[in-house]
Amino acid sequence: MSLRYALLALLTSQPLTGYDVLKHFEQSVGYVWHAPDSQIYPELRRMEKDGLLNGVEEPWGTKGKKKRYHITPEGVEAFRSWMNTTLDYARERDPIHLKAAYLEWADPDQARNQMHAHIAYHSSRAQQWREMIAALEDRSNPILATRLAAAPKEDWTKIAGYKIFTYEGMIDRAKAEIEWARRGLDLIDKLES
Amino acid sequence: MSLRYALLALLTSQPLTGYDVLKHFEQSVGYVWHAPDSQIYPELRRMEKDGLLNGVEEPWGTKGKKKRYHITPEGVEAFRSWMNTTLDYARERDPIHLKAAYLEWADPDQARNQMHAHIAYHSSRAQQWREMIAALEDRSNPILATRLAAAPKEDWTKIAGYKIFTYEGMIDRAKAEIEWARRGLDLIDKLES
DNA sequence: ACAGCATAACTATGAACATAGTTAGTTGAC
DNA sequence: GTCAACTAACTATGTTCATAGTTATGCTGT
Repeated sequence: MSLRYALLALLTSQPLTGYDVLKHFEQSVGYVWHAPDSQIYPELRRMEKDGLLNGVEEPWGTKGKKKRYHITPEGVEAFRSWMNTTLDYARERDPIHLKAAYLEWADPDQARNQMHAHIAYHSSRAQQWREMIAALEDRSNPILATRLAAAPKEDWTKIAGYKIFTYEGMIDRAKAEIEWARRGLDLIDKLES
Repeated sequence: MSLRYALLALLTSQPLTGYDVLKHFEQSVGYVWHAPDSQIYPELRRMEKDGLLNGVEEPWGTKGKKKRYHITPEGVEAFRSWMNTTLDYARERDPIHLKAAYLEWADPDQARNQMHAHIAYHSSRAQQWREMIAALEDRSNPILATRLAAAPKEDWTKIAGYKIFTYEGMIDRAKAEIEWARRGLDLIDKLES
C-alpha cells in the first residue's frame, strides 16, 4: 500500500503525466520507496478508479496523447490520513542477517568478501545521501524547488527540514551497517584461524 | 528465495517434520527472516521436488501420518553455495522513511506519536535481542543446543559467535533508529512552533 | 464424558513485487 | 535522411507475501 502514498506524496506538488511521474519518482520519493514503472502505471490507473486522482488527457504530437494525473481532494485527504496514522511494523526479513547468522558455512574468504561488499554498498549509499542533503540544503534539488514553488514561504524550512532529516536517518543506518561489517571482518579473522 | 535458504539453514541441524519446522523456525531463523506457515509448507514441498530435501513419512497416532524432511547432499551443497555467493542488495523500501520525508503533512502530535512508536518498537526489539544474545552466550537457547550437539566441539565458538554477531547487528540498527527518532522529536518541536 | 488446547498439515485468495518484453511517436546529431 | 536516444505507455508472467480459513488427531484436566 505504501506505493500509493509515495505517489500521492509526489502528486501533492504538481499534476504529472504517467511518464513524468516515473522520472520525478526516480529522483525523489523513489529513493525512500523504490518501484519499477510496471508497478507505477497500473497503480496510477487504480488510484484514478478509486477517485484519488483525476486523469486529464492531453494531445501529444499530432497523433499520440498522454494523461496528466491531478490529485483530487479525496487523494489529499487519503494522504493526510495515512500521514496521521501510526505505521505497522513489518517483521524482520533481511538476507544479510540470515547469512551472518550461519557464516560458519561460508569459506572464510567468501565471508570476508560479503562483509567488504556490505561496506562498499553502504558507503556508496551514504555518499549518495550526503550529496542529496547538500542539494536539499542549498535548494539546488530541482524536485524540491518545484515543491517549494507551490508552497507558502513559511513552510519551506519544514518541507526541506524533514527531507534532510530522512536522509540523515538513512546515513545513520548506513554507518551502523558499515561499523557492524567492520566488526564482522575482525570476528572472521578471530574465528577462522 | 531467501526463505528457501532459511529453511535449509534450519534443516542442516536436524531432520524435522513440517510442523516442527514451523516451531523451530519461529524461535530461531524466523527472527532474522520471518515467514508464515502458509509459505513454509508449500516451500518445503517445492524443495523436496527440487531434490534439496527428502521427505520421509511417519505414522502419527493410529490413522494420521506426518512427513519428516531430511536435507539431502544437494540441499547442503545449495546452502553452502548460497553462503559463498555475495548477496544482491534490494532497493530502499521503508515506510518510515517515506513518512518522515513528508512529515509536514502530519499533525504535529501525530508526527510525535509516530516517533514515539518508532522508539517503542525498536526498544522492545533491542531488548528481545539482548535476551537472545544472553541465551546464546550461556548456551541456554534450546535451538542452539541441538545445533551444537550435532557439530564438532571445535566449531561451537564459531556457530554461537556468528549468531551473537548477527543479533548485535540488529541491536545496532535498533539503536540507530531510536537515536534518529529522538532527533526527530526535537526537530518536530523546532519546526512546529 | 467432553472441553480445551496443542499437534499436524493444509488451502484459498489477493496484493505486491521483480523481470522482461512491446509498441509507437518525437527530437536531435551526423 | 536516417539512426539513436528519448518520451510515452503499457503488457505478460511468475514469485513472494499477507491474511484468513479448514480439517483432523491426540492429550490433559475436570
